[in-house]
Amino acid sequence: MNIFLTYLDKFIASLNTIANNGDINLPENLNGLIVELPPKKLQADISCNAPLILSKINNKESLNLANFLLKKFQEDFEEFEEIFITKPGFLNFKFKESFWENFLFTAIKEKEKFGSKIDKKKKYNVEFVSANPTGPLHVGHCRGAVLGDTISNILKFNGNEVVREYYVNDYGNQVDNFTKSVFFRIKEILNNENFPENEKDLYPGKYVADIAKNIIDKKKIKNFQNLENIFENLKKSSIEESIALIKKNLKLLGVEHDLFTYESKLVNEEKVEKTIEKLKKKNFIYSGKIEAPESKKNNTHELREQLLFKSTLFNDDKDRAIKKSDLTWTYFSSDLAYHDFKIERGFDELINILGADHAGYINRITAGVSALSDRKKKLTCKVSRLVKLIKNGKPFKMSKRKGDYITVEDLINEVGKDAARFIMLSRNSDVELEFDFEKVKEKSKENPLYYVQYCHARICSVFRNLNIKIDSEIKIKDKVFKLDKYEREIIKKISEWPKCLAISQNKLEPHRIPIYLYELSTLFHSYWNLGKEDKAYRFIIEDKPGSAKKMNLLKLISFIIKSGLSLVGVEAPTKM
RNA sequence: GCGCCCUUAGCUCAGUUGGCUAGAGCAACGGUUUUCUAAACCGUGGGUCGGAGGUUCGAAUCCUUCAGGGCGCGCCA
Repeated sequence: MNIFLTYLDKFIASLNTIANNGDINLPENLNGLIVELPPKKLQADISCNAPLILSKINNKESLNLANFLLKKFQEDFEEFEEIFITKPGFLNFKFKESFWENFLFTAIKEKEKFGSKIDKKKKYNVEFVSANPTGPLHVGHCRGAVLGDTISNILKFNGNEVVREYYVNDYGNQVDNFTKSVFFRIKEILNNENFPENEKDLYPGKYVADIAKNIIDKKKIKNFQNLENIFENLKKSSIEESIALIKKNLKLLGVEHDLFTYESKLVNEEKVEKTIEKLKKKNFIYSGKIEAPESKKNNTHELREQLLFKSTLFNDDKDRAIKKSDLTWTYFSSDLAYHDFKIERGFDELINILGADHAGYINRITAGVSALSDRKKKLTCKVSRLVKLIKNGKPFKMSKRKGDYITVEDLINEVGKDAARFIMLSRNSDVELEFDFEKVKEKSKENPLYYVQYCHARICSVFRNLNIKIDSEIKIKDKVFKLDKYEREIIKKISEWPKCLAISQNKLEPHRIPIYLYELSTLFHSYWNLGKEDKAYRFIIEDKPGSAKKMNLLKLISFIIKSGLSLVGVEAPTKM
């Protein structure tokens, strides 16, 4: 139950009634109307800006209008203990205790499901990671991986259908170079031939030798004399090994995709031709020339006629090449085919999680989706910005030279899955993230993950001591339901949880969840410590549970933390 | 040269569709433990929201412009 949305609807209904009686005028739409949390100092639960929005069209001072609406709302609603006006013309509402009592007991029935909204179920495709199958994942891939995974979790939590997809770029130069690299490592192992370290475009990493060894051991290929003869087979095996490695890495992060789609498959099935043909029919393909970028100093650019896609019609800054000079497809054209394949599968929403270095690609591929779907489907791209690694207080630069390359495996071994995920997700993905190994490993308040988990563990300890199962019904009846200022603050915070989840989904911003959980935990820890000063604030009084109000508040907090952490992909320990 | 993103307290950052006196944590200083988990709590100080204009009843948020930082930019994927 999102009280902000509920009361937005209720106020709109009320305003409509008032308008129908001819007492006020309403504009065409009430888009600017909001119901939100008032500033802390105000001692109110929700506030509404109706008088400010409506003052112009009614030609009235907003404070006058506020006075008028205040009286109307007092007549229309009985759940408010108090309604008052603040400065330019806000209406502030304070709920009666009975409202919160009802809220608490309704919410508790939903358990971990509290906060999910299932209004319009949609079918989502979330494509993420999609790293080239040329080696294991490194730290840079992590952020996108946990971002995509968590966005998918949130969408599912809210009742949507989600397919998590990985696009394997197993076609083109890079996998060919990778295959060559594997070949040289095989020769190195079998014949003691040196790996050509200085040859450009090869993959020198140690893992390539491991892959080479696996391929030799599996004996699918018998004779490694001539690369040309075995190239296709070797490529297939090399990619298989890479993907196995990547899947293993993803598992360490707690990420599992539903579907791996291979670029080579689309190429082999002539899906690319078909897609380009489709675009030709729609008149989005033409033969033309594109300029090189200004900055390129060496003027080796050959201005030549080639097949282009009119992405400029859809907000891109230049048209994009469809075929290379050797007449094979560009990466972009097979990606168009891939997205056409997504469109054909009938998703309502397409989401791509891209790394920072691919941000420049967004316009052309969203243009492609618009063109292919006649603007009916929208592709939303979310960029995960760089992770700035800090080790021993200093920035740690990764380079592709072997040695100073941190893989997912290294990361998980060092800080663990939970800490890695929680910290990676605790910042807006639009912003560079500082990832300090020492801080992430710390087991104290310095580390927000432990702070939140500790909150859950503390609540569990209360129920453990009482010998009550945390999800069983509490059978106490309070004589009076009365919230003090601490409890009121907590329940208000709880009422923000559905809103937090809704925004996280709408804006694809999961970082709001760790931040919310941290804030909720802060309130809880303060509340807990009150019991040190004043025994009335204990949850266990003479071996018996305190009031139903208190016990249910605890339960609800623990449910939220548990479900919030599970969305983020992190354990909620019952004991620490 | 062009595009995208960022600039909020000493540091790391919150702050949906503009809203009321801009919020946390860390660091600094001072306190709390025979008591349900101190991996915790309480208190104190700290800000022209990068600069300048503009739109608005109202701007950290929108527009223009300048400065600083990051990431990209031909048929690599």
